[in-house]
Amino acid sequence: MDLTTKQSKIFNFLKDFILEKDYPPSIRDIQNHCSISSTSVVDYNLKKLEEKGLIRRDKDISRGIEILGDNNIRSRTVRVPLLGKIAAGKPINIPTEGAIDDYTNAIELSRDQIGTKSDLFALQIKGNSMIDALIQDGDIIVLERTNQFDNGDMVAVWIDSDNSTTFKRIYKIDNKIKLEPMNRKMKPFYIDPASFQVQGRFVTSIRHW
Amino acid sequence: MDLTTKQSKIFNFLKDFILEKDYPPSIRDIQNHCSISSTSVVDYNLKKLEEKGLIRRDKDISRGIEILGDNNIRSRTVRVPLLGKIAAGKPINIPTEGAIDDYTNAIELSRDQIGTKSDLFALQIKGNSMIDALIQDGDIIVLERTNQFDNGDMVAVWIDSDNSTTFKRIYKIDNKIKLEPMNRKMKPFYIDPASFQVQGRFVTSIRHW
DNA sequence: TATATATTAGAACATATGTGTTAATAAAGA
DNA sequence: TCTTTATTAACACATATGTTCTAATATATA
Repeated sequence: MDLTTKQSKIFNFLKDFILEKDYPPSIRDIQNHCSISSTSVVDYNLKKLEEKGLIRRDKDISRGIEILGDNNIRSRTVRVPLLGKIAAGKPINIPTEGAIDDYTNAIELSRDQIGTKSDLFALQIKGNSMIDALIQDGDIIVLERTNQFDNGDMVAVWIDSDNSTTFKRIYKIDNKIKLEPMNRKMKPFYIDPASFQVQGRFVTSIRHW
Repeated sequence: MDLTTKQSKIFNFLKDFILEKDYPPSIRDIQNHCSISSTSVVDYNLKKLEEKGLIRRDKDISRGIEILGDNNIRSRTVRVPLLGKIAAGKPINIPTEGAIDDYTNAIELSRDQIGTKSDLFALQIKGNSMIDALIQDGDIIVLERTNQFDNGDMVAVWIDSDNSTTFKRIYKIDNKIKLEPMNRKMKPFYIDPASFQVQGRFVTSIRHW
């Protein structure tokens, strides 16, 4: 369900126009700025964009165009609490959701980068212990608070026996759990499925300039 | 400079309407929902709201009302044109600044991530040829358009003899320029300072979820 | 009170704007 | 190739919508 050149041109213009003016363009605005020959062509392509779920139109209402979904102009960024630094081996302390107040450090991410995920938190990496995951000193990783995981996910895991949380790549193999450090110098190890708890799953990483 | 009952009623309705519909109300929308007797009364009070600096109106434009003030949401993000994909060896085609229109694909980044830098563009990486720079397939790199560089910077360089642009790590050594691929399997090479041009400098990379 | 100013009311007008119709052209399949 | 579907083009039409004008009424001010 791809967009044609014309459609993405229109869609981008919609976003830009709304961003600048704070109200949507008329069909003739679109026509002129996107160099389209006829209003009916604009109408035609707007219908396509609506079919594809990118916009919503209100019939007979001038400028009655709304951009849907994550592209929503009015929620372009999400504040993600930056819970601290983590270093190799050092345990991570992940506060429960309620314990994060509005005054903790936070980074602000574009919705472009996190999709529809919610309940995120971030950690800054100290050292190069995750170099094999292409994460280096100073990078920030963003995690989604969840206890679900798929094989190969990078997750923050609470390990009962250690009484702490670390950041590992996780695999379920038969009825054992394999935890693999993201540094080939360190060996993977196996734990019992009953003795751990996933606290968060890797979403994205951010390299600082 | 207080608001009359009617004016604050209108102003609140404006905010509610826009929040719900994502486009501003028409004068008759305001008239009906605020139980106002005439469109001219709405117009009159909108003029007052404009005088008081709460809204901005665009003459002759339907629903051309913008609420002023804490719209700094807008400055929290920056749209960066996504100029295409680049693969190992393949030359990059970087349009001149003016040639990038507002409707090309774009990603949206938080100002947090790019600081005060301006004139940015982005490229999506195809393949793992930059693995040594911790950049993998699918990652997006953001470049700042400039022809300055410091030793060790990752830059997009135009090379006269190749008649193309590639992405390399750059060093000025004595009076030669060393260009180093970000993949240890490929060898660095040296060129004459007069035969190249830096087109952009690496700012940050974005890993897709 | 008298006068000026602010606000409301109703209506008409001009135009900004969404929609529909028909035909031409381009693109995709068979 | 022929046939079907998708897209473009130009135009006309209906109406959604901002604007303006005049008069009436309310509110403030001297």
